[in-house]
Amino acid sequence: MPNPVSTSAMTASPCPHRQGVSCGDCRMKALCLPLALELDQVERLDRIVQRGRPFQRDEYIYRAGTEFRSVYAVRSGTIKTFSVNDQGVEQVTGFYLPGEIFGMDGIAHTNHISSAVALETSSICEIPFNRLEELSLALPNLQRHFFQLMSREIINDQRLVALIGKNSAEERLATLLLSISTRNAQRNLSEVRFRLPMSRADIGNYLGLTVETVSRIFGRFQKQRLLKVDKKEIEILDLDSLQELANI
Amino acid sequence: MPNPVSTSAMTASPCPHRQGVSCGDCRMKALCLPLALELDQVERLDRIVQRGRPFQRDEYIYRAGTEFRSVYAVRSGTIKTFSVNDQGVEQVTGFYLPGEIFGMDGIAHTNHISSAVALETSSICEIPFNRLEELSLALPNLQRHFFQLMSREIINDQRLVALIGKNSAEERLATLLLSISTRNAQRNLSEVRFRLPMSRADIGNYLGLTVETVSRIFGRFQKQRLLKVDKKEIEILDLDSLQELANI
DNA sequence: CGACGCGTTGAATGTTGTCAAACCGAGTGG
DNA sequence: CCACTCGGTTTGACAACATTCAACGCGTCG
Repeated sequence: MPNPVSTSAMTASPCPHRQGVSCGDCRMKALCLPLALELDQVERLDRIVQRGRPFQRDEYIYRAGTEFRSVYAVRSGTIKTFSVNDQGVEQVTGFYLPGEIFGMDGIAHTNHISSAVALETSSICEIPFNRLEELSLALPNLQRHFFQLMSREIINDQRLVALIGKNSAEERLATLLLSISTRNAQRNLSEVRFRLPMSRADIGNYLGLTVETVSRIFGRFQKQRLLKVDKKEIEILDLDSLQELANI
Repeated sequence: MPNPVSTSAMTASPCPHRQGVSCGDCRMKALCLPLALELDQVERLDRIVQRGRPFQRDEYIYRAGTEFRSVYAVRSGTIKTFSVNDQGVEQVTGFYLPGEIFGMDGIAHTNHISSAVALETSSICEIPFNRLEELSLALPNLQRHFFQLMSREIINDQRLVALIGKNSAEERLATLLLSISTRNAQRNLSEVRFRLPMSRADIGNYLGLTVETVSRIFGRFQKQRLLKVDKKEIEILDLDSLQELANI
């Protein structure tokens, strides 16, 4: 197999990056599509969705400064979004797993203000935004769905603000690990064993911490028998304690 | 005049909190309405907007846990939005000035997860969300406008994450002051003299700082002749240096 | 093999938080 | 009219957590 697929994504089904899967057949449809959408409505949405070949690690989905055309859904893999300020400092704004939508921050402007790269081999569904807008005028459920998706994005960002503004480094990392854990569980993957496709630097950047701090806390969590860490492979040994640490 | 109006809001026009002003006549329409909307379309929007009596200081516009029905536009005054986590810790999520829309984080759920209170006497336009949805199906410009408004909210939150995660206390406070300054300028108010209607605690909460730190930095800024601070009244003495501090 | 990216570890520094006390102005009641 | 309280703010001393700077280990790739 040419593509190094994350172990936690291993299933009996064929390659998770395969193309030609319609929305109706997609394993992730429950996550990114509105439940209320009728079959024929799903088909209409399906017709505007564009599915290309998978993106390889470090490939850009879109770049800051380029024209905004579409929002995107992750079919497989993991996407990192980030922006770079005037001084060239990068800010990671999100990690997106299969079934999640990204690129909605581009809607406000004609050009992207952030970029998106694949952290591992990833399949992406591109949804041209002007066609989505048109379709939303005809399908009230779809319009509502996108309002709700964007609202959820706002809530997520607000939670991140609270996390970074009020919590210690340990609490922040514990919370991120648990977020990925539960999102994995939603995807029928293990919630205690998974691979973190992003670097320590990305994690630190996202959480408002330095690489060194992230590394030290991984060490601490291991010493406390909360985690087993082998490079990017994570095993949560004590979910309860980790949740307590994250105030959940 | 029974309502203590903020000095910076003083104009020759009648009381800024007066009711009965339609969207078409509202001084803030350029800020909250889509420019592309035709006159008759503005009227249709106007018909669903509900304008009640002004809210007094500390009055709630909506409370976490109550049913989500509407989003809101500030006509006059200032609104603070915040959520409270399981441990009872408050997180201020935003300060909203005239012409700005708040409450969009409620769209994702049937009940509000955050609350909104008036920081001073404020007039609010309530926009019932289900009627807004209906109207958006008929007015493509309006649909687009709300997608863009929500996208802007996402961008704002991402910027706040970057500010709190990467910048020092001084940089954070300088950035907030400049944000309010420029937003005042957009409203034809002074960008160097204004009143901060929120407490030091609210400012610190919003910026991920303690009250003490906020107070100390106000002191430092005064000593450096960047600001003149008299309780809540702020005068920016050195806009350039402040912008440099905020990396702008 | 050596260079490089990435991650880990150590020691020192410093910014911000914590705790405590005092201040100030507004409002209240004697 | 004064003393009092109360919330919000300021100031100080100290501690702590995270950053900074530096070095090193490890695996990969040219």
